[in-house]
Amino acid sequence: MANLFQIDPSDPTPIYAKLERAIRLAIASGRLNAGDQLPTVRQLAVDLRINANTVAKVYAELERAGIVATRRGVGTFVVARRSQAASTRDRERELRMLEDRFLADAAALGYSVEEVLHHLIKRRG
Amino acid sequence: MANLFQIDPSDPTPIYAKLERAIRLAIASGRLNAGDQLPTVRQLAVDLRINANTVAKVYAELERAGIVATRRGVGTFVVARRSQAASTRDRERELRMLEDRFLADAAALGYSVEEVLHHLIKRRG
DNA sequence: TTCCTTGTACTAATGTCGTAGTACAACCCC
DNA sequence: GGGGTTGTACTACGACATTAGTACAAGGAA
Repeated sequence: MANLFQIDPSDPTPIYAKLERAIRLAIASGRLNAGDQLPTVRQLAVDLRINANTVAKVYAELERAGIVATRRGVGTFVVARRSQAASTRDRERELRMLEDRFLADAAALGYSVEEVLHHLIKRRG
Repeated sequence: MANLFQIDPSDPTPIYAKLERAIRLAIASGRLNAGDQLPTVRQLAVDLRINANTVAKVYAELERAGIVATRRGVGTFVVARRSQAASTRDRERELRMLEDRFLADAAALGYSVEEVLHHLIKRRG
């Protein structure tokens, strides 16, 4: 279960941010599905060698965002993807902006669009 | 000149880490070459709206790493070749981090990884 | 020599992060 | 009801990041 999420200790990003991102990606990539239970706060803290409060902070934030649902005494579960409140056009526009920035940043690293796509596809498989 | 480096305020990574990365990658990508002068500590601080000490910290670290050479009263100059500033592995890792952030942000909009890939492919042909 | 520019050094303050430890409420099972 | 598990809340602390402000040393130009 600990292999679901990894955080790179050499990455200077704050731990809570890395963990939140890892959990979001696990869900978006299908490794975690609606109804799946996340590791307990205490277990994940042990697995990742971090403090339980740090895990709890992330779980709380993900619950606030509607990504998970938590129940005391039971655990924390991935919720079904709800239909988004924002309209499809808004979301599509936002996605496009994200794409633009991503592709620009990758270009600044010297990667062409084709290289980026190839890298993403390879990574997903 | 300020367009040489950008740091994304929404990225939770510490500022000094983001700036160091940006400078290293600017060199690795060829946007900065050996002999080029970096912006002054004060100028870059103004451009990026951060404190000059934070810039100075990065410049000091880059000098310790042998990437730049600094002279008081004169300025800070690139001395490294592209491969010294950032290896291919560094660039790949950076791309992966960009991907992580991009995919997590898209997930926050409700898009799965598959959906994002399809959107990108369709968009770019 | 003087003046300006540049990097460096330093102090103090504030906020953020991560932690350890503890306790309690909610839940489940016997 | 009792025991175990789970998430939440809280305090206190140290480390770190960032800042503002200041001063000085080194360098260059006039």
